[in-house]
Amino acid sequence: MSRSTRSATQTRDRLVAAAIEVFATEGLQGATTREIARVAEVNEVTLFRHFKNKNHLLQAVIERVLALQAETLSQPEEWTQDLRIDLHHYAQVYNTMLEAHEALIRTFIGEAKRHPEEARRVIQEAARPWREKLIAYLQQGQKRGTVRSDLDPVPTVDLLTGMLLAGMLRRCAAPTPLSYSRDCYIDTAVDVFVQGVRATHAAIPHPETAL
Amino acid sequence: MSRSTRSATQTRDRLVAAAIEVFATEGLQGATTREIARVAEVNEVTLFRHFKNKNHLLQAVIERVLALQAETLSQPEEWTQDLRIDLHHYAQVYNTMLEAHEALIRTFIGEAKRHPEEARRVIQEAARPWREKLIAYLQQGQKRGTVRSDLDPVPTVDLLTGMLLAGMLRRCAAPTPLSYSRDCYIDTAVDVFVQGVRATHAAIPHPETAL
DNA sequence: CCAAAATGTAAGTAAGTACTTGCATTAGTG
DNA sequence: CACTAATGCAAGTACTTACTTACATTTTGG
Repeated sequence: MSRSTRSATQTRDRLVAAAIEVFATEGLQGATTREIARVAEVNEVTLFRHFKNKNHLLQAVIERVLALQAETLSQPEEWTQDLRIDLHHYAQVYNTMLEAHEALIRTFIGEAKRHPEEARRVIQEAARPWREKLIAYLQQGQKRGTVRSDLDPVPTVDLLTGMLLAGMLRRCAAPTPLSYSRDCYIDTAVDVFVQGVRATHAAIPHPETAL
Repeated sequence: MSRSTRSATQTRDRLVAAAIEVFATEGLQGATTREIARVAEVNEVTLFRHFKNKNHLLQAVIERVLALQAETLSQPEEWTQDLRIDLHHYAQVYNTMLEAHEALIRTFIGEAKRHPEEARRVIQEAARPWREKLIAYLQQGQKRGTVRSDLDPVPTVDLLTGMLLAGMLRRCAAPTPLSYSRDCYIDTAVDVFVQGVRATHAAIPHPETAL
């Protein structure tokens, strides 16, 4: 670990990067150590010199993905306190992240029952900071009176991210393109969500809005 | 096809049913013909006598799934024309269907890039009639003035089903249960959606204050 | 009952899989 | 330069997979 460790960690990184790619495109089952080594442009034996077995490589992949996600999140949000503007901006950024990791997200959704812990970390844990930021924002909005106070912010936030996730899955799975564009979907999602959570101005005694 | 075809189709049906189960739990790649035959309680050779290869069996599985889905749909909807009641009922039924087919849906989401046509048929085509019913309902609501007319009903419907799909994926993947219940999520989804798509009171039976 | 259809059994093939072993070769460091 | 860690290369092991072949056995309908 003292001498020529540098090139060693380089090939290790190349292996992890290749594994991310192959796991994403071929699935956890379908990915072969041969293919991963080929993509990394190293010998297959080198793979096993760096990682005890395929599962250890998977663990390294997960660590790497979570680290990458943490970097992406490092940029601080600034809220304008305009529900529509803020949530639209948030939705755009979140959707970009979803599309960037589409293949990997698909893989872990499909393999969630066989690798529950890994799927949870990649999907849930990676999105958690975003989720908490948005939860805090909605709570703030409730205090300011701009967001309905009869809503639980936690499931409410999951509604918005859920719409975006499902939209991404629907779009990218369809060989025939949908009748509407991605931006149309996102705009509609934010539009409906904003009107859905916005406080009805003067606390209207609407018979149905009482939860 | 004349003589003892009856028992032949029986074992064929058993094979398809077993294949649905094994494909759902093990994935399309992970499912082995041995395991499928074992679950169907027939010899593996019998599987290959009925289906040329694993892919032909997969096609039969898809046909069967779509047929089952068509049956489920045969019950006609009756709308009360109360947005909240109708959509809540719809969401409950749709979510029940999602949870019933969770494993298979996961499998095809994960394998969508490797089997695009099959995934499209199972996920998209199976849900199409439901989708169209709901689109028609929203259009009807727009004509009656209860639903915002500035919304495109198509992406709007996909928002609702998307929230439900994502909710199911989130719930069932989590080893640690979420902080809210399934019913809470569905109620919140319908609640936000209804307020999000409802026409800002101009032509509503009760004289309400404007937004 | 009897012929044909359907299934079971045993064995095998060809290919792919994760993973190992032994040895030669490269490349960085002191 | 010399030492050594890192890698490449060739081959092999033990296992699994989809799928096949040949033959014995059971089931079924006329």
